[in-house]
Amino acid sequence: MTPPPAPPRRASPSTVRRLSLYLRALDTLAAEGVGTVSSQGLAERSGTTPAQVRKDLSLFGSFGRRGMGYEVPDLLHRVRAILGLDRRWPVALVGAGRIGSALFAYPLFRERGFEIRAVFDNDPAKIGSCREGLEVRPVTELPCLIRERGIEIGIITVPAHAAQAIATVLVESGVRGILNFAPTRLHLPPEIEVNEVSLSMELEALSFALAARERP
Amino acid sequence: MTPPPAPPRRASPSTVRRLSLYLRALDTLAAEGVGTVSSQGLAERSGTTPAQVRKDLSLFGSFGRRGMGYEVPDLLHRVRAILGLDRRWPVALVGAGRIGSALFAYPLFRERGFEIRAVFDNDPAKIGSCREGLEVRPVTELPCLIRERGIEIGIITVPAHAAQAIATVLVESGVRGILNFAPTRLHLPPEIEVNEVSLSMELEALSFALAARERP
DNA sequence: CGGGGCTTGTGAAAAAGTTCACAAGCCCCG
DNA sequence: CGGGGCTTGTGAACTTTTTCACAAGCCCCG
Repeated sequence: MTPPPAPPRRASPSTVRRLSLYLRALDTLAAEGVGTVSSQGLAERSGTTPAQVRKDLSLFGSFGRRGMGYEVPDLLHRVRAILGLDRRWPVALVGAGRIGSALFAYPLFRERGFEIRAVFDNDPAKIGSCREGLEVRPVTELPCLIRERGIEIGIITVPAHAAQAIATVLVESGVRGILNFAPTRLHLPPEIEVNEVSLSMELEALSFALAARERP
Repeated sequence: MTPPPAPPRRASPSTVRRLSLYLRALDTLAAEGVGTVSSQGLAERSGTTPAQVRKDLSLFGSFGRRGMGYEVPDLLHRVRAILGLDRRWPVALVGAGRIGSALFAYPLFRERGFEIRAVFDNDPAKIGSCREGLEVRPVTELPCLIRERGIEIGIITVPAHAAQAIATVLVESGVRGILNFAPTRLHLPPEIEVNEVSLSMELEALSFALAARERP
C-alpha cells in the first residue's frame, strides 16, 4: 500500500520548502477536522499548483487514492516522516541575545519536535540566568554539554565575528546540523548540514522587488 | 561606461539572494580596504562560482574591467542600487513580542537603510511602552500612522490567526511590501510584494537533510 | 456489476537556471 | 608600442525544475 516506489531520491531545496508548507496546511486541515484533501486543495493552501504537489509527493511514494485525493491524517503522518519530524531533535542554542531568546520561546519549534536542551552565551551577565527554565551556560562548557545531552543540531545567534569559532566547536562536539543566524559564511566539513538564515536578506529581496517596480 | 545593456530583466529569486550575499562580501572587502576583487574572489566569499557571479551581475550592466576584476567601492555602490538600498525604506513593525523586539534591535536593518518608524501591538501591557525610543501604539492607530509616516514596508510578527487581518489593513493603508513571520499564508492583491519567513521551515530543512542521511 | 465522473501518478515537453568555454578587452612590462 | 597574461561578458550546452497532458485507477450510483 505504501512502497516507496524508488530509492528515496534527493529532493531539491524547493521541494523541501514546499513539503514544509504542505505540512503546515495539513496541520490546519487536521485541526479543522477535514478528512480528505486533493492535490488541488493542498496547492491552494500552499500557494503552488496541483501538479507540483503531486510531483513532490510522488518522490517519496504513492500516498493518495485516485478519484479521492489524500487522507489528511495519513498524509500528515507521511510528510512528517519525510521531513524527519517523527522523532525528537535535541537542539542547542548558542547566543542568548534577543534573537536567541525569541527563538527559544517560539512554540512551533517544540511542536515540531525540536527540543532546546542547552543554551550558551559568553556574556557574564547572562550566564546563570534562565530562559524558560533552562540555565544559560558559558561557551566553555559547550563541548561537554553537547555530548552529554546528545545534541545534534546547533542554532547560532551570536555576532558574526564569533560565529565561525562557535560553529567549529559545535561540529567538533558532535553536532551534525547548524542553523546559522549570524550574517557570515561558515566554513565546515561537507558532511555537516548548514542552513543560513539572513533576516536582512529577506528585507533586501523585498526592497529589490519594490525598487524594480519603480524603474522604467 | 555603465549602460544597462538590456532592459533590466527580471532577476530570479536565486539571483536576488546571491546579490545579497555579494553585498555582504563587498561590505567586508571594503572594510578590509581591498580595492579590487575578481569574480573568482567574490564567488569564494559568497559560496558560488565565478561564472555565476558574472552572469548575475551582467543582468544589470558591465561593472568590471577585463583583466582587472571589479572595483570594490564601485561594485558595492552598484549592488546596493540594484537591491534598492540606495534610499531609505520606512518600515512598520506589527507585533511587539519577542521576535518583533529582536528584529527591532537588529542593527543590520538600519545599516541597510530600513528605518522602523512605527511599532504596533494589541496587548494593553505593551502599548505605551518603548522599543529603542519608539512607542508601541495600538493597532487601531495603524492606518493613520502608516500614512502619516509614509511607511512602505510592513513586518508582521503577530500570531498566525491575526496575520491576515493585519496584512489587509497594512495594504489598505498604503504598504506595498510585507515581510511575514507569521506561519500562515497571506491572501493579498498581486501588486503587493510578500516575503514569507518561516523559522520552523528552516529547521525542518535541516531535519530533512539529517534524516535523509540516516535512511538506506 | 458496469459506466461515469473525479483525481492520482507519471512520462514527456517546456521553461528556468547553471555551467562551460572562449572571444574581447584591459593592463603591465619590456 | 607590441605581446603576454589575466579576467570579464556572453552565447551555447547542459542540468534541473516546473508544467502539461493523459492513462490508470478508485468510488459511487443506478
